[in-house]
Amino acid sequence: MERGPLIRNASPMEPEDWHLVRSTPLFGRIPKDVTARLVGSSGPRCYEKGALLFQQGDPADAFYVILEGWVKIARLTSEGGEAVVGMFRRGETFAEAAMFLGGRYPANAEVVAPSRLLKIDGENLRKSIRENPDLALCMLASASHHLKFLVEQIEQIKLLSAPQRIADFLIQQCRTRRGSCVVVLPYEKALIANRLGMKPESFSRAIGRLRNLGVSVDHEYVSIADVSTLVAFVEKSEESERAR
Amino acid sequence: MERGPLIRNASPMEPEDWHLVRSTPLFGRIPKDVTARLVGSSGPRCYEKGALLFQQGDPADAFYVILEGWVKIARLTSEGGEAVVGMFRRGETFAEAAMFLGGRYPANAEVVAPSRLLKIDGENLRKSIRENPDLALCMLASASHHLKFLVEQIEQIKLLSAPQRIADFLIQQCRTRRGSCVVVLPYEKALIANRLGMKPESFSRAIGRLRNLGVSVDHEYVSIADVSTLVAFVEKSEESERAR
DNA sequence: TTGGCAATTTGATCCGCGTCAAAGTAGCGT
DNA sequence: ACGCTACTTTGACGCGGATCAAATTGCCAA
Repeated sequence: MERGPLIRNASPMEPEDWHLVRSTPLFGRIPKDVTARLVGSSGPRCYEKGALLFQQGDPADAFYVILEGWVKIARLTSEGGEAVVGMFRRGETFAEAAMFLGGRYPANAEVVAPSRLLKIDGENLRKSIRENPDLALCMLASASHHLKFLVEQIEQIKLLSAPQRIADFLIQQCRTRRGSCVVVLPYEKALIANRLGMKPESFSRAIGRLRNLGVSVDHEYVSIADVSTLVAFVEKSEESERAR
Repeated sequence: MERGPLIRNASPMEPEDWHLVRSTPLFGRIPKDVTARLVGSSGPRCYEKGALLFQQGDPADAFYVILEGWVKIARLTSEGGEAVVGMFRRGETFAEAAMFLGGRYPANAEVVAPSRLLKIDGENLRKSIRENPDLALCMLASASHHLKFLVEQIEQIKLLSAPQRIADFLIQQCRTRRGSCVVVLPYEKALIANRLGMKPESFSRAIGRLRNLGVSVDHEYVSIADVSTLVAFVEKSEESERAR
């Protein structure tokens, strides 16, 4: 079913893999033996950058847990336009919602960094839910999480300027909400740009305009003089004048 | 808990109400007695336009079925900006996913037309899920449905122009995909505009530019000469020149 | 080191949409 | 019919981000 090149099959689950799986909202409160049954016989698989996990229109018969790497979810239009709908990383699950539609994936999934993924079979899962309904409650919580994320993303695109969206993104990357901080951009700038709903050129210019808010960029390292300045900048659109 | 003015409380469930409830994806495949238990003792309630069902940040302890009317889901920012995130109508359910966030609603819910709503208690629901796991599968499917919708909305805002978004909206309103058609705008134009991520002025101008694609507007009635023309217009952004 | 390639930056220009303002309209109660 | 109000439309104008193009940088392999 996989289309992309596959580096290695069926490596065994390491202890830290189990730990990671149990840290996801989906499996966090599920008994370990149930989780093990869901993962099933097929272990994690390795993929290299560029691998396509599924394409929009494919039957949605599984979802994934990322043990390592990055996966991009995007929709393609007939003219070749692409809209990145989500970026998922180590410790996150994706496509679990699509699976329950009983139908087809609404978007493409592409590996954008060397990754190790766990594939969870849908039929298997449905059977397990009938045996352990609490599993369903955890999964519902997970779906809600994504829903909230999407709602926030819509809000962002609709009412924040490009520099504000970048500032918001940076804030999310660093743990703290005040003081200085250096964040490492998690993936290519063009990808971040797309995810924030803008072109790479606009991203470059916009992050440049954050300089007088104490943001300086050196390749993938972004140092922030005071995170609270950025927070204030995102909150109040009037302050956007300061960035000019 | 309701903030808005309430016209009438606890009217009885009519037979057609039951039919409507059972037509929702959530309750469609659920045994009738389970549904009845969920609906519980509290019957439908009537609300008038402007009533607030809940606000973002409120504890999410219930979701709703719309028996009649329209409900707007929107996020507010600190400066008073508003982003409409969803519009729900007769026969639809909303906030069922948010309920599982383990806490709070991520957005506001406002009645925008005289409505009759069924409120489903969250605690009650969780209990029922444990008894009937198939209910969970239905809810997961339903949540997924909303997720897909939001994903599509993000795509729309990101890569469609204002006239294209309106065209897409009109296509969704009429059943057919080709031939002529007259659609009745379901609610105020300003609301549609917000839902499509634009200002009322832009909506007015943009729908005007669809005239040479065979779209004419008379108050809330929009007649479309050939729906397939609009479909083509949304598909190919190159054709946007034709609308100028 | 050199050449080539991909990612990023910078510059110039264009156009869509937002903003502000004003002029229609329809609906509605008096 | 009148005037009030809310909604919609139209106009003028400016800004933000897209687009096209070219320069720059970093990276890797020959």
